[in-house]
Amino acid sequence: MGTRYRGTREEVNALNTFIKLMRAADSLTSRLSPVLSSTRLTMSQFGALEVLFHLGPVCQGELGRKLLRSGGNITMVVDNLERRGLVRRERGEDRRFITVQLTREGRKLIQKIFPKHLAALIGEMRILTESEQKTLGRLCKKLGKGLDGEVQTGQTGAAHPKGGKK
Amino acid sequence: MGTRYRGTREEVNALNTFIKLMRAADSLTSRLSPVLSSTRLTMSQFGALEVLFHLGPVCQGELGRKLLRSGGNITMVVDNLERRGLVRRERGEDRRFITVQLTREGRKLIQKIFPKHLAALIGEMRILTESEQKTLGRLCKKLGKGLDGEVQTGQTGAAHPKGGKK
DNA sequence: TTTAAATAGTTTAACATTGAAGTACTATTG
DNA sequence: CAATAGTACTTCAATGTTAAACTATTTAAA
Repeated sequence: MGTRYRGTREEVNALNTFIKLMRAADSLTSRLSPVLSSTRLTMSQFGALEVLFHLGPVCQGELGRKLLRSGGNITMVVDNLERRGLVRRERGEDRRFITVQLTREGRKLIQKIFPKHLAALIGEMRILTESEQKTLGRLCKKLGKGLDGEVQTGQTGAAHPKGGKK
Repeated sequence: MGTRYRGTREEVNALNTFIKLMRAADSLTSRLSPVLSSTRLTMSQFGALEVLFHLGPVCQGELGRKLLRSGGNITMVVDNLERRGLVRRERGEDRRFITVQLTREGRKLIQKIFPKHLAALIGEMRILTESEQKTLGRLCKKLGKGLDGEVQTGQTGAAHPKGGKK
């Protein structure tokens, strides 16, 4: 395992650690997705429902900040959720804002799915002891710094960068 | 930090660890992408060039296995790289296979970019000591198991799941 | 050998993503 | 109050992604 790259010890360490981190995130997400697929929810949609479920109604901008996604992306994800009748858009007093909230159906769905998702997650995490989990979390947090320092609720789904064009 | 979710200690631990892992992968990728963007390379394209650079010519299927991506996806990424003249497709003796290889231009580009990418990566990783990096790598590897057990070369770019439809 | 099964790539439909440009509304300020 | 700046969301173009259906080619079987 590890990189085949020949370089200084520091280079090899960085490369190996990075690859393993990415693979872990990747493979974990893959193994977690079947639970969601069964309800035709994508990770992004699940993440949005999760935020709305745990935080209550929020405007799209806030949703984007919680999920670390661009405004354009949120528009699309909310579009798709709205089309399925899982969330509702509502203009705020300040008519620039649009509050997104769960519909009864949306709430019912996330209430049904979240426990399953959590159970699957725990199943995966059990590979590590509690102490190892804490260590992993601490190291990841250090590495993930440089962020706005949010990270507080749910959002166990969604959270992947990409790299549009240019 | 952590989740606001109220549950058993095991649930909260799993949730927190998972979120931090995802955020770390996410934010690290974001901070690494500027180096690539400067050459108009996406993470996926960079990952493909990296594999070709370190392993030499391989068929598309192999590329997909190295990058953990679907065949359809590889077709598109290689299309885009070919369109820019960075790689070349060549039918094998068994005419079902298509060997992909770097063009002179592609090789020149990856040779120029890889060191910069590596330098940026090291810069990020320096937040952790060598020992911490090894620990992180070990824990991630445990969590990322269940895979085909490949993981050997380059591919410091690309490696994100998604969630197509259904 | 004709047929069936397996393998490698491509295509397509749907959704995700970003960044940039555009629209609507609010707040500032001269 | 009118011009300007700022904020929130939408639209657009380009790329990424997957799963499923399809094409071409090779291999195995009858």
